[in-house]
Amino acid sequence: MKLEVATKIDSLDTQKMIISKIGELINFKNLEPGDKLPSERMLSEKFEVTRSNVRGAIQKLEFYGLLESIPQSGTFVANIGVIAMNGMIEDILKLEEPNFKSLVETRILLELKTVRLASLRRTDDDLKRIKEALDAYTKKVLKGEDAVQEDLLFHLALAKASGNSTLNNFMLIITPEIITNFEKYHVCDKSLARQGIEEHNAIFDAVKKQDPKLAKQKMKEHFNVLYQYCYNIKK
Amino acid sequence: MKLEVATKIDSLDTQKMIISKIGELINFKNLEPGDKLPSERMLSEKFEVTRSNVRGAIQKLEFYGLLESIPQSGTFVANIGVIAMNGMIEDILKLEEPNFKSLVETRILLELKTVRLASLRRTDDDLKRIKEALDAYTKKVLKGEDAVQEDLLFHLALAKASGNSTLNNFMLIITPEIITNFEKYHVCDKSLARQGIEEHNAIFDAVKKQDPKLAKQKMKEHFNVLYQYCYNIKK
DNA sequence: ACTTATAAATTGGTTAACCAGATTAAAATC
DNA sequence: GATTTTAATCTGGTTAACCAATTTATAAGT
Repeated sequence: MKLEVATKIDSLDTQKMIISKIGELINFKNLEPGDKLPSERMLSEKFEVTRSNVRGAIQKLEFYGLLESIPQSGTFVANIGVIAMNGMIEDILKLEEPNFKSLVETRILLELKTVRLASLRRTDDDLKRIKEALDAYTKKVLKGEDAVQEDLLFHLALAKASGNSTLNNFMLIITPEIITNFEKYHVCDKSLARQGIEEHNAIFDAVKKQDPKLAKQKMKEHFNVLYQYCYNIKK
Repeated sequence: MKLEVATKIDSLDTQKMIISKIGELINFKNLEPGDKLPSERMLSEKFEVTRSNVRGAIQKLEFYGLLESIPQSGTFVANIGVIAMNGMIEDILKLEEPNFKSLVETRILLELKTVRLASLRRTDDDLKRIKEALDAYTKKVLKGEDAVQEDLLFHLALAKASGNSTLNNFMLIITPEIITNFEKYHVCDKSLARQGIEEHNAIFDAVKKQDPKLAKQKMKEHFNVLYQYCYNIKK
């Protein structure tokens, strides 16, 4: 178990090293937007690493929109200048792992916005899906069972109804970590879940009525407990 | 050029198909959190695709926190139940590409929060970095040159100072797309840039004074033009 | 000299064989 | 019969050879 982690970290370190060197290369060779990077084979030789490692690093930079690989042609510098490239690579290398506090903090921010947008933009289809998620949650809680998953699915249904794909994507990214941390720290106990039903219903009604202000208000109240909790944990 | 795109889409479609089938498998076999998925080799045979494709699909589900691969051991279902798993896989498959409007909308939301947090949590080191970014921006604008990159780096410096790694990560994800779209739609012309100097200065002063309310207010004013623009574009 | 046709080299992507560690099954030992 | 040893198998990860499309270089044709 120890070794796996060690090798994974090793692999991450070499990836960071490669990303850093690619950054230097773009500087040194003064590669402008649209210019072609040296081939993966050359880079692997130059950096004395395997081509797989180079590909991994390029993929990461592709994810952050800094490079674009085109099959049988090459890897190209994205249409952002050298300065932004440098700054962003530096930031990416320094990026810390998300901790629970940052996750909850961000979730609350995202949800207050998504619920507002959802109440403005929801279609009848959206409303139907939200209702289904709400019913599933209510049913589970009334049976006295754990309903963390149904809880989050209700919130994801709202995110989808917001009509903002970026916000929706971000909600999807943080949700699993939220769930596991909730279960780890036992954030949601049964008594809170009963209260949750009423709060979810209030949110649903506001979205149904298409009242953004009320929806945001109800979401805020819903997060009240969580908010307190979030600002009391150490890390 | 046409073919590349076509093959990329094909590859994405098969990946979606695999993700969908993995979801069905988890349902059908009733795999609980922590259970082991069939091996990559078996899955590739069962789904009649290459192991690479299976690995790609698993990597995506790993990114969204639904699976975890452990070397020489297997791929395991994350510690979120079957219900959340189903809902999230469905959402991931339906996720649309981010459009400019959703990007700007999300950016404004994130920045109003990060600047508030930055003014509360910034260290002296953070302040120094923000100042450097501000100076670089000012210098470029006064020379009459394009300063979109320096502009965004100033904002990224604020995101870093927010002390919230999740928010910081999200800002990094959307920044390149923002830059390219800005240049595509010519959002920032020279006259706005001059005004931008004052606005950036006001934001910096508020962060320096550690005044979260003022910082948020100044950021809001800074986004005023962009805000109008964002809500006028079609898509 | 210029365009077209052809061939060689280069590219990112794919794949089948291989690797080291982990797991399981079988065998040996007491 | 229970415990330890050993061997065989299975795992995700890695790699070197291969692929098809592209790009560049060369040759041919006019």
